[in-house]
Amino acid sequence: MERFTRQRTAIHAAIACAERPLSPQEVLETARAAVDGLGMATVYRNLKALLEDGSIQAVQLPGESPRYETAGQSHHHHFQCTRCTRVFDVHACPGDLQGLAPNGFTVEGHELTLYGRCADCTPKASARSAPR
Amino acid sequence: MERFTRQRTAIHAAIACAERPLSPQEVLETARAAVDGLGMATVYRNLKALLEDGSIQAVQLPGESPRYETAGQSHHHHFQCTRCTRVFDVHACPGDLQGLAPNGFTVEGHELTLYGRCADCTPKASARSAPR
DNA sequence: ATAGATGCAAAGAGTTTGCATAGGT
DNA sequence: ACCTATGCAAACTCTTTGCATCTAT
Repeated sequence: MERFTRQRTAIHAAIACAERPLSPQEVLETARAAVDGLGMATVYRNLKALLEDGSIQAVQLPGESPRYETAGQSHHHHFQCTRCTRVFDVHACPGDLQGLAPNGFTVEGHELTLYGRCADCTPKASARSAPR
Repeated sequence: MERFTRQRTAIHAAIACAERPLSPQEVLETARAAVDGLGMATVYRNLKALLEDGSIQAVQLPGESPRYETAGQSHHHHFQCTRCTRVFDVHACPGDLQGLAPNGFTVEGHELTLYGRCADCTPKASARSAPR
């Protein structure tokens, strides 16, 4: 990660500009708009480099392949809408969960995913076409 | 899912007897103790059948391939050891998390994964050979 | 000019599927 | 005997790696 290439710039920009975590495939599609002929291998190599670099971070949801978002955000969780499947950031946190672990176990961290209806997909919300 | 075969019995027993969720590979290894020559394809086919049957359920941890445990257990969460990577059940639960979601969002469920050291891998624990 | 970065294609890892055969019922 | 389930191997999907070429510095 020593040179600035059009590919690297486009890949980083794709993630930085998205308002939600993107899959490698989505990154490829978005970045290809800026760099024609961009290859998937380059996307993966840069995702890895940007991760190590600390510029982006992986969002791992249960049963989902990883998505990527810009790093530097404070500790947060995610909410996945059961209707539109979009993922949103949740900045609240239940806090220390050591008390939940079995005796003898040491809790160092946690991942929390909330499921339900986002504001757009909540039934009583004002009618609005379903986003994907 | 209409016949009782040695393979199906062994696969179901492996999951039922384990006190933690097992990966397909672990299921294969365990069930092979009972059925020599058991193939991975059979494990996958039976996992799928048992899932549809409702006998077992998938445990999806962030960034991990699925593991399986017997179904019908009450709501619970999981703990993954950062050293031995094994997964354990956590029967405690932080409870209602509606308060964490953004305004206008409706929480219907949640997934929680704790990370840390299991009893075997906690440093201060009485010396014990490291399990894998 | 030099060495890191890219693109393509091949290689891996994990899971699924096709097909002939074994084995429950 | 019939027909589902199995085992093997090939197919698939997603991700990583080898290698010749390109390009930022």
